[in-house]
Amino acid sequence: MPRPSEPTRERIIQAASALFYNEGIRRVSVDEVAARAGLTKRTLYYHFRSKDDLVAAYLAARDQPNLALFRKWFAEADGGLPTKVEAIFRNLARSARHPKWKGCGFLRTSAELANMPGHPAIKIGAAHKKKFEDWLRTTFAAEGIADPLKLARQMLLLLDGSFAVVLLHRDASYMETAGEAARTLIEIELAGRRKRAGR
Amino acid sequence: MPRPSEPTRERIIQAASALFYNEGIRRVSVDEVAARAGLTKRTLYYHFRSKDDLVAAYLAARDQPNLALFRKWFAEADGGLPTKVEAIFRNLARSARHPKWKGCGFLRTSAELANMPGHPAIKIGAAHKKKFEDWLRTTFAAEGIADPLKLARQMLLLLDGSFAVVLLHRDASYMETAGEAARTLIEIELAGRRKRAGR
DNA sequence: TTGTGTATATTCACTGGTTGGTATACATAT
DNA sequence: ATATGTATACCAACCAGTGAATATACACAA
Repeated sequence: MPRPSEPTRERIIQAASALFYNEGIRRVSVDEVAARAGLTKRTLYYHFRSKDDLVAAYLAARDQPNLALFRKWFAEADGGLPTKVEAIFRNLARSARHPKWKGCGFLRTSAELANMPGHPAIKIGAAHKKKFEDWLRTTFAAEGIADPLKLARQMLLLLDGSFAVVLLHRDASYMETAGEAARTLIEIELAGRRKRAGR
Repeated sequence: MPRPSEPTRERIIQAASALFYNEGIRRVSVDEVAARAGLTKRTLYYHFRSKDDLVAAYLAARDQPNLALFRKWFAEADGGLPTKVEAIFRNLARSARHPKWKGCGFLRTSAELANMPGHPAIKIGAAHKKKFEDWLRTTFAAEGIADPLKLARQMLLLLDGSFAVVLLHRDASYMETAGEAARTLIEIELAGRRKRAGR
């Protein structure tokens, strides 16, 4: 049975994702991941050098799909910029109401591994959030926002804040409150743009 | 040596605080806590029924001091409401620049124990954040803000968002961005109040 | 003052189970 | 025959929690 290889690696990551996200990194043993993937620990260690590598791979696999989802929610929403950003929070609220939802895997991992600042998984999480911020900044800049970086970071703060608060209180309505705050902040900036354009 | 008792319990909590906050909950063993407190694990288990209880006690001990600090920063700041709230974020940024800073203990614990929704430590964390929200809501209400709860929650979202983002990126400047956003949102609400008062 | 009982506080030694990681051998495809 | 992939069995360390014994302080009685 030596053939699978690439699919095997993928299967391991899928098993790791489900377990790490649902139970936490340190709570889940390598044996458990291997068992869920339907193979032995030794095989897993053939495909990944260490548990740390596996954790990093788990987050790396979530990077693009996650960003794509945000872009999709943004693109599909009708209306102006504030409405399109607010749509992200609204869709997120819907996700967060699912019982299996347990916050943002990137943030939870960085919280759990906060004592290992250089951990590869934390780097991947930081890069992920930076990509999201960059996407927002570019989008805002295209709309003529005066300080697109500031606004993008404010959105990021509201987004990650809602991840944290909703996880703690198990009350997804905070996500809609965050969306409303995001809308308000964007409208302020848009008003500033209009004012400058009118001179 | 049977006398200490209360001081002993306190010493255990202090040892647990340092270890749990710096290394994480599941990373730290009960033996380590006991060793740091200068006693045997068995003695620790005389004062606390389980590790879960100890974790809860660790957070409970941080509840009041933490809130008191926020109130102090708010009270000591000169200026109007927006400035006083912004002062909280400014002071937090200063704390976050210390190398030993590792985010909000309440949020990190809730992230690490997200797979145990009923865990006593999570309840304490939720209560802590609720107290903070209540304090802000009361403060805003006394200033005549029209929707003090909404504004308080927006502040909470920015605060916890900055905890999460700063922990991930190790860049405390996000905290000042959050303070600026907080100021903006408060000023909007104050403008609304003035408008209504002018009728 | 001295002896004694008792609740409180603490220690030593232990258990049953888990953990990340590995040495070695074996199977398959080319 | 060689590189790739998988399995069995194992290790040394660690971990939450416990059983049994013991030490101390203090209340009370003689």
